[in-house]
This record gives sequence, structure tokens and C-alpha cells, in this order.
Amino acid sequence: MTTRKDIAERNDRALLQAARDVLAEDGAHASVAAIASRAGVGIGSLYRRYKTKEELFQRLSVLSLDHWNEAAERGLADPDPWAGLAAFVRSCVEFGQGSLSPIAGAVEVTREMSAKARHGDELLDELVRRAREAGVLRGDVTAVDISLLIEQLGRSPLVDQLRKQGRDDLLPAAAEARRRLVAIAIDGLRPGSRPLPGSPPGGELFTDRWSSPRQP
Amino acid sequence: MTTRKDIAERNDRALLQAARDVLAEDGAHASVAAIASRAGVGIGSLYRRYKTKEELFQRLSVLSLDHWNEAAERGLADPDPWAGLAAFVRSCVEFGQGSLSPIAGAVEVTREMSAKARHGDELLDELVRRAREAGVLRGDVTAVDISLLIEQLGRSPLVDQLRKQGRDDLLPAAAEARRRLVAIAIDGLRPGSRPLPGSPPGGELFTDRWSSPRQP
DNA sequence: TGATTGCGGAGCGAATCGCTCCGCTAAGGA
DNA sequence: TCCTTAGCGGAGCGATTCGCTCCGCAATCA
Repeated sequence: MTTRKDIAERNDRALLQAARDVLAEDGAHASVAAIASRAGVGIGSLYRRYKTKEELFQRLSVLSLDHWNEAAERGLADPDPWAGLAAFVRSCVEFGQGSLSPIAGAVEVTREMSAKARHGDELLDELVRRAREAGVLRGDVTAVDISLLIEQLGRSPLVDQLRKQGRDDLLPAAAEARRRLVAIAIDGLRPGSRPLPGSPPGGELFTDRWSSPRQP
Repeated sequence: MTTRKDIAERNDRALLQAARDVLAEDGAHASVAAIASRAGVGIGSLYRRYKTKEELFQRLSVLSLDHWNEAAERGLADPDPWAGLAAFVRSCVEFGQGSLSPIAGAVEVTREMSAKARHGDELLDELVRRAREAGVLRGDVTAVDISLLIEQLGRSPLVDQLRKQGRDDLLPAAAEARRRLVAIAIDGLRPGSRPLPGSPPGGELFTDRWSSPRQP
């Protein structure tokens, strides 16, 4: 038997996942109608849970930060420094961290969010430091590089395109191709003799993500 | 002295580059007003050159396919198989091939475009075959994987976000960080003992990109 | 200098936006 | 079993943004 509460919880989860999907496809222009439709939920139901579009996006941001931190903790708990780091990256990519970059500069950043972001930075720094000391990470790869890698891999243009064309039959193949791509990119982090171009990016790029002022 | 013709040509180049930039940031929702504004050109001037928005996007697609094919020819001309492949990928990423995926399924695909796309597929296949036979490419990396890698790296979320926040001072650092990221991803293509997950994607995924029917 | 080219942007109708409100279905209580 | 009511879906609101047209005016050519 499905109680009211069950339906509500299922709808809420569907809404959050749909919001991530639509954000990944449409970026900052993602509309609430598209999110509700993707979730298979009426617009009215969305607005009973979230007073405004911004409130939904803030909730999404907090959940995303929580996932980042939990994944980093799990990675640190792994005795193998490389396995821990790789699992962290993979988890963040699969969660869809990268799809949130369009709203990172658009939502009001609460004190809670910037505190969690700061903590997440520290955890990633530790993951990187541990992997580098163990010699399983390219010496010139920084935490900023990994953060950007996660963001860059967050979207799946091919999956988006196929879905818009209604080629649902090819979606599994596309998802698998994407998984291979992520594996390739992660392998690029392992030690190699080829130096990366340019100087390592400073911390300013990283810590600024959730704390910089909104565009007026 | 700047003649009328000079101004027209400069404007046309600015429009095409602006279109790529805005497409990378806003995806399929990119507006002509945003493109013209980014190019520093009036909307009227844009519409004298291109009758409709679709015509601009088609021109962009053809230029993109041309660049792909020329970059692949240059890569094949390089006696070093790995250097040729890496230069091809880097050139396509820098050109912004990835930013066109939102319109690939939206514009009317002409016979000319699908012919060029088919030729581009053959060139990439040859680049991959050559590199693999030379032993400078992971044995389980396919042409599809490389095509997806180019598409995935085509956007630069961090640069977009910083620009929207008006942090132009950080743009050079962000661009450099992106260059490092591309280098990391390309390095992942080199031979390694770690097998990629899943089975190699079939050609259906690849050749379908510019030839599949439009969504009704 | 007069003719003319072509640039920039105000403004058009149409489409889409975020959001409100309400009829109606179906779960809960007796 | 039947009434109550929680809560879902979507029509429709005003505001905004869309693609695109048209024209006044500055700058170039003859």
C-alpha cells in the first residue's frame, strides 16, 4: 500500500534528480516546468514543496555539498590512497556535481553552504596530499585540477542529445561510453613523466567557487 | 584605412566566434541577442548576414566540420602517430567543437554536412588505427571514445561562471587551468594496463551524430 | 559634397518564464 | 461503507524574453 507520505517522498527524490538532469542539459536556463515534467510531477506539487525556484536550487546545492563531503570522507577511509581518490572522483561525477556549476553563481550562498564548501576543500586537499605522498598521483596535479575535472565531466552531452532526439534505445550505450570516458580521464591523473603546461593554479580559483559575490 | 569590406569581414568573424562562446555557455537556449552583443555587433547587422538563426547555426556547423577534417589531415601529416593524434584532439578542443553538440540535433542537416561528417569519421578512424598500431594508444580506446572526449572537453564551466560573475581578472588563470585539464585527459589515452569498463562502443553511436533525424 | 551603403537598436507579435489557484482524485477515519 | 480532506495536476496569470523587422543616422565612396 502506498501512503500519502510514500508518494511525497518519492516525488521529492524524483524532483531533485530531475532538477540535476535538466540543469545538466539546459544550464542556468533550466525551467521549473521542465524539471517538474522530467520528474513526472505537476508544477503545483513542486511549488508546495519549494516556495520558489531559488529555494529548490539552494536545497540542491546543499545536497551536492553534502555528497561531496561524504564521498571525500569515504575516500579517506580507504587505506589505498589511489583507490580512495579515484572512487571520490567517480562518485562525484556520477552524482552530477558538474551540473550545478550554472547555479553556483546564481543562488544566494548561505553561511551553511560556504562552511560546507570550505570543509570539502580541506578534505580534497587531504586526499590529494595523501595520494601524492604515496606516489600514486602525478606530482604536478593539484586539488584545483581535480575539482575542475569533476566539474568538466559532470555533464554528458551525448546522452542529452540522444534523449532530445528520442533515441532512447541508444541511451544505455551512451551511458557506458561515458563511463569509459571517465575512466580515461581519471587514468590521466596517475604518475607520468610528461609535465603539465603552465603553472599550477593557485587556491584563489578553488575556494572562490561558493563564496564569491553574486553578479548584480 | 578601414573599408566597408574590412568591417564586414571582421564583424563576421566576431559573430562566429561569439556564437561559439555563447553556445558553450547557454547551450541550445543561446539567443541571437546574446550572440550579437558578445560580438559587439548590432542585431540588425547579424540579420543582414544570416537570414535566420538557423542559417547562422548551419554555417557554424559547416565551419566546425571543416575544422575537424583539416585538423585530422594535419594530424595524419605528422610522422609521429601520438603527436598527430594529440594535436588533433587539442586543436578540436580549443576550437570549441564540444560547444556545438546542443545544435547538432536542432539544425537541419544538409547532405553536404553529413558527407563531411562521414569523411571526418574516416580520418579519425585512420588516426586511431595508426596510433594503436604504433603502440602509443591504449588498446581498448576507440574512435568513439576520442570523439566523446573532444565533446566533453569542449566547454569550460569555470570560465563561463567567472565571466558571468564579472571576475575577468581570474579568466587567464582559469584558461590555464583548463589547458592543464585537457593535458591530463589526453594523457589518459596513452597505453596503460588498466582495462576500461564495459565493452567498446559500436560505430552506431558515432556516425549517428549528424545524420539522425530531427526531433519532430 | 551629394549619394549610398550598411550599422545599431527600438519595437513588433509570439512564445516562454516563474508562479498562483482551483477542480478533482484518492487516501484516511468512523 | 461513506464522508472528509490532504494533496496532486495543470490551466492560466502578468511579466519577461524570444526571433525578427524596420528605419534613422553615421560613415564611406564617387
